[in-house]
Amino acid sequence: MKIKYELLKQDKNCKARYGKIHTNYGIYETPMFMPVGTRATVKSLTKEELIQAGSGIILANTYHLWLRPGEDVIAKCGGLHKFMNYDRPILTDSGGFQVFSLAKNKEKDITEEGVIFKSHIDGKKLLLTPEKSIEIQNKLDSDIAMSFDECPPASASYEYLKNSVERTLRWAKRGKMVHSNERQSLFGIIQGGAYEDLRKLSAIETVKMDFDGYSIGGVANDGESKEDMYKAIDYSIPYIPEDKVRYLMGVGEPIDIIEGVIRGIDIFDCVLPTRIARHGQAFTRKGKINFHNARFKEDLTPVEEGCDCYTCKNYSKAYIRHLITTDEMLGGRLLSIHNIRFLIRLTEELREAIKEDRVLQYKNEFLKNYNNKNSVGDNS
RNA sequence: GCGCCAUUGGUGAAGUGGUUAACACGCUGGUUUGUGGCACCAGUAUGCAAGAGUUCGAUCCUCUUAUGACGCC
Repeated sequence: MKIKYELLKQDKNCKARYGKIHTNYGIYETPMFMPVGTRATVKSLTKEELIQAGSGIILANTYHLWLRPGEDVIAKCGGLHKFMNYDRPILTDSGGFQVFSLAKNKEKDITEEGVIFKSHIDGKKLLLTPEKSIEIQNKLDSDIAMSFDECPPASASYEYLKNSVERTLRWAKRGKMVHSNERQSLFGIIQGGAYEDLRKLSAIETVKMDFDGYSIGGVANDGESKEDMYKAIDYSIPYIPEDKVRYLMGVGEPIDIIEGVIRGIDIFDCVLPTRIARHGQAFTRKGKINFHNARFKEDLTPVEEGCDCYTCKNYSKAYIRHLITTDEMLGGRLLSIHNIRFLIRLTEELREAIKEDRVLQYKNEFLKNYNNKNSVGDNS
C-alpha cells in the first residue's frame, strides 16, 4: 500500500503537527526521526537495538546499494527488509545527494539526461538518471522511494538554483512515469535554496504531480546557515497539502529538529547521531559532549542523567571514554545507541507538546539548557 | 679501575655556532546536518642531562660531574 498521513492535531501557536503515518509495516507517529542506514545498516546497530531505541522508519541509500551489493542481489534476497532483517518501514534516498557531491564538474557532468560521475569504489564512469534511480528503488522494494533530484547548496547562485529547480521538476516527472512498485510510495522533493519564489515554484509544481509525500531538500549541505534552512522550510510548507507527509532531508541537530517541527515538518533524517558517536561525541540535554575530554576520565555517571537508553542504563561516562580513547568499536556503538535514542525521544516529547499546544514553550525550555556551548559539560 | 660511545618533550626521535628546536605518536580542545573518503582543524619542549668555560652569540665547541651501554683488566 501507499503510505497515508493522518493529521490528528496541530499546535495552536505554531505549525507543529502531530499525526500518524499508515505504512506496510504498521502505524507510526509524527514528528519522527529516521536513523540513517545508508548501506542497509544503521552503522554498527542491530535491528533489536534500533527498535529498542524507538526507531520507526529508517533510511537506506540507493546509490550505495546500487554499487554494492547491487539492487538485483537485494531483490533476489527477498528485498531490502528481508535482506537486512528490518521489519519496519524503510525509505530509500534517491542518490541525488551523493551523485551531486561526486560530480566533479557540475556544469559538464550534470546533464538533462542525468548525472555522470565516477564510482567511489573503482573509479568506473557511471550515469545515474531519474529513471534508473526509481527502477533501482522499485527493486530494492523500500516503502518510500525518493525522486531523483539535483541537490545544490543554498549558496549556489540564483541562476544556478533556478535552472536546478526546473531540471529537478522534469526529473521528478520522469521518475514518476517509470515508478511501478504498487506497494511503494514515491515522494517529491522541493528545491530552491533560500529563495522564496524558487521554493514556491518548486513546491507548487511538485505538488501538482501528486506525490505520496513531499520533502524539502537542499537544506543540509555545504555549511549553509540555519537562517537559510528555516527560510527554505517557511517558503515551501504553505504549498504542501495538509494530508501529506512533510520530510526535511538531512536534518539534523536537536535545535533544527525543534525548529523544523515548529514550521510544520513531520519527519527528519540525519547522519549526525551515528557519525558524531563514532567520533566520540554525544547529544545531551545540556549540549553536545566530547568523550575525548579528560574531565570524563573517572566520571561514573551515565552519558545523560535520566536517559532511558540502553547505554545510559548500563554504562558510565568513564567506561565509554575509555572505549573511545582506545578506539574500541563498542564505544561508537554505545554512543550511537544513545544519540539515536536522544533524537527519537526528542520527537516523542515534541508529540506530547503538540497535543498540549506547548511546543514553543518546549523549545524555550530546551534552549535554556542546551544552548550554552561553553559550559556544555555537567561536571560543574 | 682504564678506554670508548651516548644523554634533545609524555614517548619514538630529526637537527643547527645566529631571529619562533623538524616530524610522528600521545595528550588537550574543537568541527561534523538526504554518510564516497570515517576523518578533519587547532594547541601542545622559555628549552636540548647538570654545572662551568670559549664566543658578539651555544642545544651544537672545550672541561668537570652525573647517569647509561659496550670493551679491557
